[in-house]
Amino acid sequence: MDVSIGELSRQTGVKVPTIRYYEQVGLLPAPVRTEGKQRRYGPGDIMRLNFIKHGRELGFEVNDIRELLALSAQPERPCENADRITRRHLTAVDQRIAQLAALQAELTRMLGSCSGGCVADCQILESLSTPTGEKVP
Amino acid sequence: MDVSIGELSRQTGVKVPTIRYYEQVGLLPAPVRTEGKQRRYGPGDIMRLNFIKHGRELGFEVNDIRELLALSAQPERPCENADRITRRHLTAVDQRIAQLAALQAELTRMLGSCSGGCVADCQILESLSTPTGEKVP
DNA sequence: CTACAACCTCTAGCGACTAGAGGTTCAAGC
DNA sequence: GCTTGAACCTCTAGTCGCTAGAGGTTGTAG
Repeated sequence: MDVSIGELSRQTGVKVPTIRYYEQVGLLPAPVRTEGKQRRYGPGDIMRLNFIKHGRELGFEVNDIRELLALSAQPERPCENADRITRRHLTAVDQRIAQLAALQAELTRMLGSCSGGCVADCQILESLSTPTGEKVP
Repeated sequence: MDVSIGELSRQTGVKVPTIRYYEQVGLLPAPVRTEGKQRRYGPGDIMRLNFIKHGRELGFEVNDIRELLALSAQPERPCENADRITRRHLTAVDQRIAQLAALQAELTRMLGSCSGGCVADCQILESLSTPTGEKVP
């Protein structure tokens, strides 16, 4: 029934030190221990860790995931908060994509304008010397 | 001719602590100092810092910028290395955009499928419980 | 000559892990 | 029952690119 941290790692694809880190920051509850102080996890922990993992894959911050976990523990309450968190995250993703697309365009332009000569004529290094872009946060 | 660190900050838009940080990590050379040990910068430093700033705006890592700076100091050499660094960076940007677009799609789908009921029925939290996505590095 | 903004160095913190040292425990084979 | 060694434990420190703060010194305007 109970599994070791290594087995939990295998079943979820989350690395052992990362699992311990999640416990440390309060995403995972402190599990029961053997007499020799080794961690033993049950099915609930596996589900919770899968939830966390998927949240991270979707780019949610640990704080968001903490909140989403708290929400899903209260099935009777309305889910508007989950919606709000997700919407906020999506907005951040949209903005990041727009920013990166701008970078992509400028980098492509720079590469296209470099004729492959010597450094003195290089348009790439020339471009870098003349600041015009936008901030990458 | 020589300016203080605050003036350099104003002229380039790079914050004072960031300028000191760039000196510490070797992007900027240690400048001359007044008798009272305050930094004084010349025109060359302003150009160099502009180069660094624009590189960062384009998302280059500090190590890449260090290399690009070294290259631009050797005008006689061919610029293939600058080309290579830029191409590699562009590839990373492309990949990041693709990843974020996938996240964008899934987040949008999740938001669309949430009917706004209570947590027990919430498709957002449901989606999070069933891992399928890809890793965000 | 005084006031005070701007400068100085040094240390620590952010987020989300990752790496390593140095020591202990579990489980399988004999 | 005993040995081996993989897996576990805690703790500290490092990653990246800054940013914030403490506590002290210098430059310059009035």
